[in-house]
Amino acid sequence: MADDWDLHAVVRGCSAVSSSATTSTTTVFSGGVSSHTNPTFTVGRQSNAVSFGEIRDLYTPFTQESVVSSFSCLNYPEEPRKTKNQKRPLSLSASSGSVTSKPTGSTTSRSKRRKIQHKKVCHVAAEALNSDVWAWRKYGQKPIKGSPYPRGYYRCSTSKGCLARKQVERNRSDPKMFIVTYTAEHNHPAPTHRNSLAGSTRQKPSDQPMTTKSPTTTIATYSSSPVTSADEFVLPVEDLAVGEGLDGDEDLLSLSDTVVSDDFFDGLEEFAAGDSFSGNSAPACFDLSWVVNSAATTTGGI
DNA sequence: CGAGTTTGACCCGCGC
DNA sequence: GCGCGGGTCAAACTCG
Repeated sequence: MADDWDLHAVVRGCSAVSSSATTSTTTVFSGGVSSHTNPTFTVGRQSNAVSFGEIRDLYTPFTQESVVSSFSCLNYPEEPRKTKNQKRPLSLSASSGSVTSKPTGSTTSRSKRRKIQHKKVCHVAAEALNSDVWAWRKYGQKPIKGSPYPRGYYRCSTSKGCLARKQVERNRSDPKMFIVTYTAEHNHPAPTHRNSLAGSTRQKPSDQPMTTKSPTTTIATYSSSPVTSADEFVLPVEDLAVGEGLDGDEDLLSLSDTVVSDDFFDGLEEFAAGDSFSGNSAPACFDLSWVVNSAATTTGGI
């Protein structure tokens, strides 16, 4: 690999992200702006709860056009993926449609995948990438033509049948920013605790032979993420500056920057509707607890 | 031993 | 029809 910075850690981050995380999101749904906007749930309110505002900030972007700054996510139309051939059974060529099911369990097939995918593209700051309640498992990485940075491919490992996928690519024009593309949605609730699959990501020694880390800049690692090969997520110190001092509340901030399921949003909306932010009656439905818990789990390991 | 990462190969959509 | 480029798979490897 030409590049060294590794994406996976980026994806699965764990902590952090300060509210200052710069993220830009623009949501477009099938050529239109998604209507999934919840005015109530916008920035503005200074949450009472500790770092709640930050939490909100983190999630808000996904609720679409939130105000929060510049988090831009684009949704592309999608259709159910067709199943075509699944794995290249090395044996039978892709000729006939004799396909069997993919081992991965996903009904998705590679065919047409490119065309019909529902994607959500988000530009997030490196710091923002650190938060994610979902567990992502990297299944590939490829150098992208025209980009000095490789693109990492991740799929949700929380649930085996989950089709959620994520692609992380560093913004070529702004290395500090990452382009995260989400595909499909989680078909399961966000983990209250990171399951074994999620939290067992090992950490590789920084001198891992395979990955060559950025040679030039001083790099620091998001060691706060035991969950993933955090050390792979090397960032220039400057980037980390933001995360400095996060140790204290990183647990609380460990939120997901990934696509949040509708259920989740529903919960949020209810939550917001109840003016919960300003109040203190956090409805049980909105499992903020899992957010926190997962965060703790994430950062604290299993 | 289980789970995640790495990495090369394979497959397919798309543009020419 | 061909080639390119992107997305996915799975074997091999690493780590706890």
